[in-house]
Amino acid sequence: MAAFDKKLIAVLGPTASGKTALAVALCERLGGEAISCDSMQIYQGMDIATAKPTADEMRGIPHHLIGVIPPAEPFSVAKYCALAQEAIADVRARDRRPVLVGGTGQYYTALVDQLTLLPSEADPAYRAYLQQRAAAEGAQTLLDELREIDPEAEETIHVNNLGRIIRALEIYHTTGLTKSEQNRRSHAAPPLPVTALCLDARDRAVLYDRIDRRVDAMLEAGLLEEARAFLLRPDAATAAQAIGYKELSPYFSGEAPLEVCIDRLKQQTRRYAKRQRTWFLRDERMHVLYIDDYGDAQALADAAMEIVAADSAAQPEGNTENG
RNA sequence: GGUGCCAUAGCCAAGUGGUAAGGCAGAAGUCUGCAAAACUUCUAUGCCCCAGUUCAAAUCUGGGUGGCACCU
Repeated sequence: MAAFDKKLIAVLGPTASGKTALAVALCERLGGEAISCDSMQIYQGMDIATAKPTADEMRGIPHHLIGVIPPAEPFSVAKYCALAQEAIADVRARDRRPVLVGGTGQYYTALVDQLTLLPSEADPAYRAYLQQRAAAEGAQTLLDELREIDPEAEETIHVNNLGRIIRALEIYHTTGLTKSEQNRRSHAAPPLPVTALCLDARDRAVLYDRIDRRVDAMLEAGLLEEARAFLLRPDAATAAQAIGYKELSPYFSGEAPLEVCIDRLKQQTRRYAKRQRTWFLRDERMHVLYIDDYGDAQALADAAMEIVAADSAAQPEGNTENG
């Protein structure tokens, strides 16, 4: 029962839906600590663009996995899962409740479903070789080769998605296992017990309006300066994909007026939010909380608490915890 | 007031007699090591309006409306 009280809670949802505030509220009420599930907040710096929670917003609640990786370092799901598992265990060891917060669906799913990921790192040389062949012979040739070794995977990958084709071939090349076989084996461990909350808006305009206002706030907070500095560094691999810098680049180079870049930034953020919804909402374990159903943060947190309590009550002790 | 040019989706835009390209935006999705990424699918019964010519009109003719340019 004591272990069960430490059941993982996850606060998920599209960007600007209010995840940080809700997670902090839950931590305050339940004696929890926040563990970020965000592929960009994990990097050092980039504070404004990735909307990292400020000290003010954290209200004294410890937050893990924010700003812990240098932007120059290539990062991946597997690395995230390792860090997150460690953080969860650490929080529990101190008798606190782990509250996962973030919007990176791939990281969330891999962590919670406890996917057994491959031990091997990416093989840059082999990737470069395939990349070069794709350029010379066309992606279709590679896809045809994939069909020979893994027809199952070939069916699910589109020719235009070269990255996936290469990864599937790489898996076979480095492990001798097909991607399909590897995927089957990845479900060896049972999913982590979790109370998953997904924030969303019934009226999409509500969410999009919050996104617009957040971008405006970022600009006021000094996004331009942060972006200008970030764009000067050529070494950021994964981090360079963050929304917030590349959209401003045409402004710095004089190719487009600032207003155009800002509109573009807002637009890209809206599209990102849409993809996040698609990812989270298809998960049947998700409890959806519509932010436009509640008058204030207090009411929203109350509703979330009810779900957490109900989820605990519905679950008999002893059949869930993994540690 | 006159003359000329133009009018195709929310935006840009191709199409000069044979049954509406493409891009952007939007929507719906995919996702097992770059995921704030990458990728897929869908999206004009109709081309400013009216009349006419024709088997057939976004395409040709006349008129109207609106915009732009130049002239007075």
